[in-house]
Amino acid sequence: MTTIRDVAKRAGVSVTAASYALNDTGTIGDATRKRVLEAAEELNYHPNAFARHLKNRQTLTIGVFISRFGGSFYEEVLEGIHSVILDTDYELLVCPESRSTRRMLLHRQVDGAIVFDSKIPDESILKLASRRFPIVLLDRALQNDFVLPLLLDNAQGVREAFRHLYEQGFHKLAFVAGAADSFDSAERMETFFAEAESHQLTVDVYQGNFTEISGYETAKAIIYEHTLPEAVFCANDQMAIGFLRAMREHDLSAPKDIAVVGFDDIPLSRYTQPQVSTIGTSRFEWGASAAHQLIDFLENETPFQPQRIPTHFLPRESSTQKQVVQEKP
Amino acid sequence: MTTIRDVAKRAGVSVTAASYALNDTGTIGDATRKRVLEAAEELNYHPNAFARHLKNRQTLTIGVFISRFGGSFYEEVLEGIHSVILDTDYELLVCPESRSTRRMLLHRQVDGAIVFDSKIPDESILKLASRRFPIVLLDRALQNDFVLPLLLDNAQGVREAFRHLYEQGFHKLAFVAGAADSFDSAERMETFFAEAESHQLTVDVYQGNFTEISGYETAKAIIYEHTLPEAVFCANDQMAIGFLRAMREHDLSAPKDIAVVGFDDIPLSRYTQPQVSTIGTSRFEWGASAAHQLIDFLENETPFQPQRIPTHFLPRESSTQKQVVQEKP
DNA sequence: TCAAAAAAGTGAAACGTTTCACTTGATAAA
DNA sequence: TTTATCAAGTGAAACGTTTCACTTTTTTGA
Repeated sequence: MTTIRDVAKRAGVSVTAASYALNDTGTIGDATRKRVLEAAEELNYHPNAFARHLKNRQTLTIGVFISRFGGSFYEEVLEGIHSVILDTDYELLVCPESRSTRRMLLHRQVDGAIVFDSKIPDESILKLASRRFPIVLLDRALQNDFVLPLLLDNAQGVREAFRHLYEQGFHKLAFVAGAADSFDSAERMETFFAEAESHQLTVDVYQGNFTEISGYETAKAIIYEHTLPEAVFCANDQMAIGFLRAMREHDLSAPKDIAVVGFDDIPLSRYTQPQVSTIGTSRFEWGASAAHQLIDFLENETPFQPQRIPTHFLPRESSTQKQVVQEKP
Repeated sequence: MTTIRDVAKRAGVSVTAASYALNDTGTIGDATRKRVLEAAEELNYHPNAFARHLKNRQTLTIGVFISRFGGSFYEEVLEGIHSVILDTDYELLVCPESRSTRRMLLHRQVDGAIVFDSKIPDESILKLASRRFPIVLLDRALQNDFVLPLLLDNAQGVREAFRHLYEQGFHKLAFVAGAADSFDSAERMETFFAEAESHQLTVDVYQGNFTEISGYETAKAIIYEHTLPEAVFCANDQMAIGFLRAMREHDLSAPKDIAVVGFDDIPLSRYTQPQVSTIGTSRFEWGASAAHQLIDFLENETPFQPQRIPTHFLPRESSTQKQVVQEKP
């Protein structure tokens, strides 16, 4: 490994001069600078990031902590984050969950974090966050000066979906919840309940866990009960898709026998048969927003602006009677 | 930030003793060790990763360099990598393409790399790789003692697909290539050509770029020509899906008018109408293999074992005449 | 022409670890 | 009792940067 010392020697200057030349800081003559840069080139020199970070107490890196890669859900969020980072001096690191995640966070290997992993406990977040280490949360409603929750406006989309179901006369309702520790699932359920209540309706609840199979199994369970609901709201699309699969196996069809609504608008949702009514949001914008606020905080100490990411209901075949709403795949 | 110095002071021992106690190295008495660990706990001490790495010249981290997050293609590969890393002491960092990628690579912030980003030039790879910095390549056939290509066995799948088409009597063939700089596209094309040649057939080639739209437009172009091919092989599924979309718009149906085959077996491919015949592979295993070999090299200097990831043809509706092969979605 | 100011460059400390070479005191062996 | 061995612990150097405080040289302005 060639160090700045080697470069300095080759250029015949002090280490300081070499550092100044390489970083374009300090005061250094043009001739010297050139000589240093040439030497660096010739020696194929690249500064040791660790030494630099150790000295600077800054990494110019932001970390994204997700629980796993799968689910095709994070993808667009990550792309949004990436798109913002590309225009800055920052680098982007994505770290999937594991004991090492905590280590990374704790060891301050990044200047700030975007967290999308509900397995990281609230206390950790609160303990870690500081002016020097701001954190943006995409998965829970926790907040202080250095912790910014950036959440979906679940209520908006759910209300639209409820109205859509209600106005078509679906009044016997069920709700399939997602993972028990999920903030989003809880909020979606709350809203759905509140709406139902204000229309003097009740809702049967089933506990799922966001997977396709849990939707499938919930549907089976419901079908084996004596009375079917008229409409079921699943806390995400994967469960809705599983639900529909089970219905198909029992020769039930949506929306004729049960209307089905999901959440997320994953790509698949418009390719199934029937297409899944769902609630969409711009995940790309979501990620971009998060990155934006984080960078702004880091660079200019711009205070965090809590904000909700808009969502909107997308009526499709699985919950729409009569004239079929056909979207081109 | 609390440092090891603070911990040592609080425990009333030297910095060395503290370090030994914390890392379980050196010789240190039980009583002292306990005192140090307590002090660390009380002060909420976490070692500074940069200082440590600087000293150790080791990061216990492997980096994955991809061009972008989108495409739902990397996802499973990443999961495979992750699954292996979880069982080791290593951490996983994923870094999307940008000027910073090069920086990261160059600055040795990781102990080894898995590269899936054809924008990184061959020379960079060769220049960087060394016993101390092994690199696994998922996107090109470059090799030496410290550079391991782990590629799909494109030939295998393509041959199966060719046979499937040939035996059904599709003898007028076309090939839609992917991005011009893609190794995989080139290899798929080569194999397809070789097969055709050995059966005294010729193939019309069209240049696509792996996107859905390029498949769509190629189809348009072909349809406007006077004679349609009997079968078209697209270098990936997205193009095949685009191709089918264009066919539908012209009231052509697969395989009746043109049989269509893709590559990759992306989730969507079995949800389209008709379902896309394609060539599948276990991307999860692919990632796992890469991680495995890299870790093995790092820990035990186990020499790299070049190997091809098996692929297999999956006949589906878009290329199968008569009895329809129906897979459950 | 001379003092003052600016430009160009230097040496050494510091960032927070780990670890080598060493000291101290106790225990065991002769 | 003396010496050798061992366990427990210490001080300081080293990792590769950046930057502060300083020196030397050149330029400027009167």
